[in-house]
Amino acid sequence: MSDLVEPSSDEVPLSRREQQKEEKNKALIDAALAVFSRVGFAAAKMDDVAREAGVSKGTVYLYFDSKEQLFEEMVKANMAPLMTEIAENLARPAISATERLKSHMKFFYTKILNTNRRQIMRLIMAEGPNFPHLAEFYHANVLSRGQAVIKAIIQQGIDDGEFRDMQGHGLVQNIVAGALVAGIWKLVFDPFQPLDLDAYFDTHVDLILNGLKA
Amino acid sequence: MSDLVEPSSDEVPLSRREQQKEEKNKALIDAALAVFSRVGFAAAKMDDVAREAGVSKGTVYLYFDSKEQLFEEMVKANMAPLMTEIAENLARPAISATERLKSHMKFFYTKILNTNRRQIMRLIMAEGPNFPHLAEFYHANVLSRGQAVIKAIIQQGIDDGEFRDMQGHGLVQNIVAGALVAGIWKLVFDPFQPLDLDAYFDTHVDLILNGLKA
DNA sequence: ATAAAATAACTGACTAGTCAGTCATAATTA
DNA sequence: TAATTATGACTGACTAGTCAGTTATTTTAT
Repeated sequence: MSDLVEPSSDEVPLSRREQQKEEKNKALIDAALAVFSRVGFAAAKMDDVAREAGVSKGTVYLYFDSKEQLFEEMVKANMAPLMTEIAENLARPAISATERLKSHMKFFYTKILNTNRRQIMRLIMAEGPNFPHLAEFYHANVLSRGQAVIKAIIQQGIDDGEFRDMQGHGLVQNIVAGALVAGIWKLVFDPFQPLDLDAYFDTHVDLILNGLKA
Repeated sequence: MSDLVEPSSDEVPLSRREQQKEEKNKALIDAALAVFSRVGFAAAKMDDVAREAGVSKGTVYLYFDSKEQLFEEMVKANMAPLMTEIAENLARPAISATERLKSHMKFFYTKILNTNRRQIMRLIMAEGPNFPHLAEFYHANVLSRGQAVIKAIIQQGIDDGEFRDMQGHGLVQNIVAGALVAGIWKLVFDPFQPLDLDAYFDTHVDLILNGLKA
């Protein structure tokens, strides 16, 4: 729940040790993402995370207190960079709401669905109920920010007469839903019925923009 | 992958033993749903399933070969009754495509999202990658059937001039997406931002129908 | 510079506990 | 009584987390 804003590292030149420490931390986070994504939280072995990071198991516990903490930190570390980008999307040059919505959706597809962050998305859904902390963090820092952006865009669209005045409950979730489902589909059902993300994106945008149109 | 069609039980009067056996089987399936839903596959204990079914652990193994088999049978048992209902929705009286789509979506909300089957939906997403069998089964028996129904409805709508001619890749997934997201939201984020399913449903229908409208 | 001392990072064998699956025994039913 | 069904103590494989000892880096003293 803590350090989303780094101490804005004023370039204190890192000693070799500090450097290695940072690298190892990163390696562990990456390994954790890989292992947790592969098998889920409960089935993931700390030994595997260690091996994948090129480190012994004991070392993992020098960096993280427990398996749970490692999991949470992994999610946070992967989501943090995203959040500043979302914030930037709120303050945007004056293009039409339609274009803004398209571009924001594109952002979603390229920055989440097409990266291994979609694994995190899946993990949140899978493990969320067992990690209320994490679900809350994700909601507060990713979802509600994303919602704010989209709400602002919709309001602009309504004001400009581009969109009809929809204020339905859960409108934002409905707008984004197609993207979430694409992410899940890729991870679970793609082997049985492959999904072309680019074409899917076009359908999604088409359907939603038409649904909103005044 | 087996018995979706029950031996169409032609009312052979069951002996007491057979009756108890069926009851216990049901109890075990129910208990399994409860336990797996609560903690996921890996963290679920067979002992807990047994206790919840009012039975000892050994007994579970008289009914199911392994934890994995129990999991798969649980999913199948819960989904089977649904599939006949979906089939019925394919052969429907001649009402407008709009009404048919609405009613099919309502079906989805009432028969899945509002019941504890949504837990199964979540489990499939969570455990799917570790159970390719199951993901395939679910895709073949639930998803592709559901898709067929919706595709038929859309085609009717296009033919009748109610819907515009959209043939986009992943159109069906986009149409249903809002519902899936509602289910997940309820399970994961409801404590932080509650979702009113009825109001949400209205938004969903409104947005999609408008998006499809000719 | 160089060596010695201090500190920090790392290792992997070990502990303490967990849990899927088994099986000898007991209870029920026919 | 015989056959079937149920029990729960037991086993053995497995793993999160620990910690005494090792290795690498940095600091201090010469």
